[in-house]
Amino acid sequence: MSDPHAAMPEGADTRIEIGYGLADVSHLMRLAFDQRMQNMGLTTATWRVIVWLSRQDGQTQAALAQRLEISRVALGETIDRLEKSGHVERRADPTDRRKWRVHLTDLSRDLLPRMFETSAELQDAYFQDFSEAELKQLQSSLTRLRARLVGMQIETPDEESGK
Amino acid sequence: MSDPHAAMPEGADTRIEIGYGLADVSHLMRLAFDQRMQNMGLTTATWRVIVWLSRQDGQTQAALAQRLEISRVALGETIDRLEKSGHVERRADPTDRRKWRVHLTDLSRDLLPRMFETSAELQDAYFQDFSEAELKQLQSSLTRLRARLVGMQIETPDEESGK
DNA sequence: ACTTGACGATAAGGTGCATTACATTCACTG
DNA sequence: CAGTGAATGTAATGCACCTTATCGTCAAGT
Repeated sequence: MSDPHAAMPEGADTRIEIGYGLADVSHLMRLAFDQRMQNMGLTTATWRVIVWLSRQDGQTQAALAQRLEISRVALGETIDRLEKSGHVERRADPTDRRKWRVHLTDLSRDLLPRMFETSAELQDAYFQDFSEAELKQLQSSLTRLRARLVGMQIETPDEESGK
Repeated sequence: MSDPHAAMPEGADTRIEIGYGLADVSHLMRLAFDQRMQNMGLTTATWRVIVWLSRQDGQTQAALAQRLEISRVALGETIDRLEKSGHVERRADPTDRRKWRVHLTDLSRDLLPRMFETSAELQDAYFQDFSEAELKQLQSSLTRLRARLVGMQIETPDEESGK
């Protein structure tokens, strides 16, 4: 029992190695992009907000949190920092006093072109020796995996049926 | 203008979608495992430490931090919590008074079988409709991507030549 | 109008990570 | 053996994220 060679913890068959590979690759990709965004004063959390706002400005915090798949609390803190650094501003919703509408400032708008360029450059570098067929195949595998994972998700823990 | 369908930000060509897919899939996988580890009182950070220690008990904090690719500080904090919860214990190194050797307790050892079972079950579920060829192909793509990413890494920023 | 419940956001407290700065201790060199 | 530099771990601080608990506000139903 227990192979002495393993570089990965435990009986690493192909599937488990894929799990590690996935985590590793996506971590490295995020790291590479983050290092470049750092020069613009942005972090993972903040550039993600800016990118979504660039597609639809003036979203509410709740809507943004849902799109980014983080909690409203976490998003609220991120908006705090973005507001302090002058990248976004909160404006009251005229018809619902509970809501804040989040808007990009010119400071952020000026960053967008560089952000997209950087992204494109990195993607080019990553996949430069991948054939079109291989890319399609990879994308297809990921799509299927995602579909299965979403289907497997543990339902919001019991949610108090009665109550 | 601007496609109304887009679920992903910006002119998502295949390569960019792969980037998102990778991040998404690995995030969902980690989430699924974490939800199950939660019942044993473990988090991402803590179960990762336990898994590594299960392969080699009594490592130093610096060595563990390096394997886990996190900072020594972050690992130190995680060990603090693991020690408080009784999952590991620190023992002084007899020959080097700077070092702490980190050891699993019986509490952790008893958890290991369940951890590995859970992992195997999840992997089975994820890949149940993937052919062997498809798995190999996916693994190969990931391996190539990783190699390229590692090669592209920004060298530790300038490292203060003089000083 | 008046409750009731859902919704938007914040507060408080905890985990996980990073960087910078330090104190110890070790190991090497003159 | 002193002197320097590297290695090990901790302290302090900040960012990012989570859950739980509240507060204010809106929307319905009675």
